[in-house]
Parts: sequence; C-alpha cells; structure tokens
Amino acid sequence: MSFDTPEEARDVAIERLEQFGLSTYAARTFVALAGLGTGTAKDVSRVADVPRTRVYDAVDELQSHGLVDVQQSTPKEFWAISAATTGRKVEREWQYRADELQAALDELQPVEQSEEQRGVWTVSGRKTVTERVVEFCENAEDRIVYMTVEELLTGDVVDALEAAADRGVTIELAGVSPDVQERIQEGVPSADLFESLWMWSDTPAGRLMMVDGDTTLVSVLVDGENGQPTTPESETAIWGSGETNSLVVVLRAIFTWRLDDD
Amino acid sequence: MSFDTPEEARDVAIERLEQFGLSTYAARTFVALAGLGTGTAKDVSRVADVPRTRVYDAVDELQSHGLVDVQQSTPKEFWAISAATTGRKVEREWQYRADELQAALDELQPVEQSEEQRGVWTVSGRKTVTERVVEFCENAEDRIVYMTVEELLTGDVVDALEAAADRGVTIELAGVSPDVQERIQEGVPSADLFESLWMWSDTPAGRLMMVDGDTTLVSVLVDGENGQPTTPESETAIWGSGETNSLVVVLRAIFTWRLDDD
DNA sequence: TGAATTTATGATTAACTGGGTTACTCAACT
DNA sequence: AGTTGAGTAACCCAGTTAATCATAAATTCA
Repeated sequence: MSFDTPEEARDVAIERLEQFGLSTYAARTFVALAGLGTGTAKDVSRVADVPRTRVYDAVDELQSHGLVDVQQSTPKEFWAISAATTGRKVEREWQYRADELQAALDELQPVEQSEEQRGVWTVSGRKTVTERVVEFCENAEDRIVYMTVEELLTGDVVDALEAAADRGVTIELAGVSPDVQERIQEGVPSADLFESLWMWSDTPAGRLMMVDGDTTLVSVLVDGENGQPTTPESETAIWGSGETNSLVVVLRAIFTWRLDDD
Repeated sequence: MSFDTPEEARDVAIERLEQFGLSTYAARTFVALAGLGTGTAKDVSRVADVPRTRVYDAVDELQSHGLVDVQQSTPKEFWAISAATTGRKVEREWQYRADELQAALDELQPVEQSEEQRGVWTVSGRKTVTERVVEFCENAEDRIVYMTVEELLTGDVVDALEAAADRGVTIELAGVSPDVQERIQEGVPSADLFESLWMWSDTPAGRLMMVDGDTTLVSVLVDGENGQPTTPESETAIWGSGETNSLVVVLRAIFTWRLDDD
C-alpha cells in the first residue's frame, strides 16, 4: 500500500481517523502532530488548518483516546504517539468492535433458519453478487452447477468452489470460452466440465448457479438503459431458495436434462 | 462475549453498526431484519422504531453496503445477510481501514525520530499509562528499572518485561509487597529483584520506571481532590526522555545508588 | 368497476451536532 | 501600565439527519 503524494496520505489518514470516531478537528490535529512529532497549538493550527483556539479541544479528545500526551507548560506542547502504536491501537479497537458486533448479531439471530420457500431476491454490484455466490458455495452439501463468463471468474469464486470440492461436493461447471474452462480445471481439478447448454455468448450473460437443487442464482451484466460501457459495478443478480421456490423450479426445469443425466 | 439481555445485544449491535458508518435508521433497520430474517417495511417499522416511510431509504443504504437484498414485489420484502457474513464483512473492512491508516501515518512520520531532550509529558488513565510503559519496554536496549504497586502489575506489563528480558535487557524490579515480587519472579525469572528504596507504601504510589538511563516514567493514583474511591481510571503519570531531560536527571540522581551499584 | 386501504416515494420541517468565530482572562515581557 | 501571546469559554451558523407530511401508485374488497 502506498500513496502518490504526501497530501493523499494525509487525507486518507484524516478520513480513517474520522471513521474511527474522531472529530475532524481532532483528526486533523493528530495527523499534524504525527508529522511534526511534537508541537504547540500554534504549530498545529498552522499546518493542520484548525483554528488555534480549538486545538485544545481537539487535543482533549485525542488525549481521552490515549493518542496524545501533553506537556504542562506555556505554551503547552503536544506529543503524538508513533504511527506503529497508533496502527496497533486502532486495529485492536476495531477488531474488538467487530467481534462484539458479531456476538450481538448472533444473539439476535432468529432460531428458525428455515430456507425461504418463496421470494426472489435481487442483488446488485459485482462484489455483492460474488459474496452471495461464495456464501452459497460454503453452504453447499451435495452438488454445485455453475456457469460463468470469463470476466466474472475471480479468485474468490474459484477458491470457494475448490473448498466445496474438498468437502466432497460435486462440482459441475460450464464456461463460455476454452480459457475459462482451462482456469477452472486448474483451480478445481475434480470439477466436471461440460459445454454451455444454449446460446449464451451473445447475451449480456453473467453467471448461473444451482446448489443442491434448492438454491439458485442468475446474473446479468447490465449497462443501464443508455448503453454505457460495462462497469465493474453493473452486475445484477436474482436468487431464490427452497424446493418449491419459483425461480428454483424454473431453473431446475431448464437444468433437468443435465441433472438427471447421470 | 455475551449479553445480559436481548435489548443490550440489540443496542450494542446498533451502536457498532453506526460506528461502521451507517445512519441510525439503517442500523436499526438492519438489526430488526437480523432478528426477523426477512420482513416488510411495516414489519421493520414495528420492531425497529423507524418510521415506515423511512425504512426504504434505510434499506437503500444497507443495500449499497451489500448487507440486505430486496424482493421486488408489493409489499417489498427485505432480507438481511447472516450474522456470520456480516461479522466477516465488517471485520474485513475495518482491517483494511486500519492497514491503510497505518500506512498513511508511516508515510507522514517525521524523519528525525530524535529523542526529546526537554519536556515532561503527562498521561492519564490506567490503560494509557500501561501503553506507555509497554512501549518503553519494547524500545529498551540495555536496562529497565521498574517499581510498581501490586494492583498495577497487569499481564501486559509482565509480558513486555519478559519480552525485553528475552532480548537481553537487564531487568531490575522492586515491588512493595512480597506478593508482587513473587508474581514477577514467576513471569520474569531473569529479573533482579530488590527491595523498595524508601517509604513507598503510605503514598498514593503507582509506578516508577527508568529505561536505559535516559527515559523515565512516574505515576501516582489520584483520587481527585474530593477523596472519592480509587477508580481504574485515576492513574496519572509523567514521563520524559533524553540524557539531559530534567525529569530523567532528577530520577537518575535518586536511582544512582542503585544504578552504580554493580 | 370503483371506493378504501395499504404501500412507496418525494417534499418539507425540525432538531442537533459540530465546525468556525469572537470575546475574555491571565501571564509574561517591554 | 501597556502590549502581546496563550489558554479558556461562550456563541453563532450551517450542514446533516431524524422526523413528519403529502402525494401517487397499487392492491383489496365491495
């Protein structure tokens, strides 16, 4: 990780500190002190673009987080803890918060984790869709059928498929291009490859997956309605789960020739 | 980690999600959905205390973070990703932010990391003081002299001392009570123990440390001016660094009998 | 088919946090 | 004493966001 200019590093640091929960004055003050090592209110005010009279508030805030020590003299001088210490501190705090969030949500999670029978859910954004695909792979118990275009076959997906294969899940894959097939063969040797079922290449196709015959996901690469070029964010998917789920029923019908084939 | 009541878990989850960057409506909506699994705007509004008409905005926000999927029907139905997935997602995001912050601060860190010669810095709060102590231990190269009262001898400190000892740093320790000495002996076998130098027990003493003869820290347990009971947060310390630092000079004079003693 | 109810979206208002400024006190130095 | 600079505190203003209201779409039921 690196930054083009010192200004960029400065801005990123300020933004992250604000996300940590600091006021913008406090964030700017800390970054200024991090650069200076130590400094007075006047020094900070000059380089941090913080009104001098508010530097004291900002330092109070930083002090309460243990990020700055002060020298009781006139003028007061302020000292920022090192970058390494700050990083460790923030990382630990965030780790703690994440753990606590996880625990709290676990507590609240409804008992009945029954598969939804009805409903077709929509997801948009390539990253989000990939997350769903990976999640379904993780929950697969028997068989995954997966078709994809090349540009959507990222490492995440291959890894998830591989992990499923290792658990004994049957993987059946189809890709549009020989390239894709090759890459899959590499990542998931045990996968059973088959050719695409129908004209797939000239559609704005994305992926198509069926898990254990009761969960399915279909995605397309949409360009909006105005025909702008495909952006990484333009994938939209729908998915459904449950033996009698309508999307599942339809997709299973389409796949039947293949699923009953062995 | 666990929670006394479901309400507490709910509140904690909401708070953490807000810290993650969500609006309070979005946070409340997500927590409601996490409990429900799926639900309509009306459902959410009932259990989440969010105006029904605002649920849609909240869901938009959540959707953009990939935390919920929606069912395009009337009424719309919303589905929250699982607690486990949420936890992983948030954790990964925060980890990333922490790394980036660290990198940015490293970039900004001043070249001259010269030891400060003048200045006596103050730190307050037991946790913060402990951090300073640990930091000094980590930077120690030759010798650490450390005195402490029992209640401040936490695992962090013992670990840091042990790590320093393993690096070949000479450790000289003094505690007020036999108990403390015993525990130190356990944790840091190579430490050289000696008795307290002067009347220490009847003062509001905290800790006293000298590192490599050029960095020193003294703390006391203050009860405020009103005589309220000692809280965990009531420790105040001062520290200084540099051969000619005034605090160092004074403390070194006091310690001389011991430091020159071998 | 049409009235009534429910749902969704947009516009509007209110409250509050927080950034920015100003005024004032205290201390030191001229 | 007057001046300058440091530190403290109070105030004001604006942007954000929570909350309300109004309107349009749609579904239900008569």
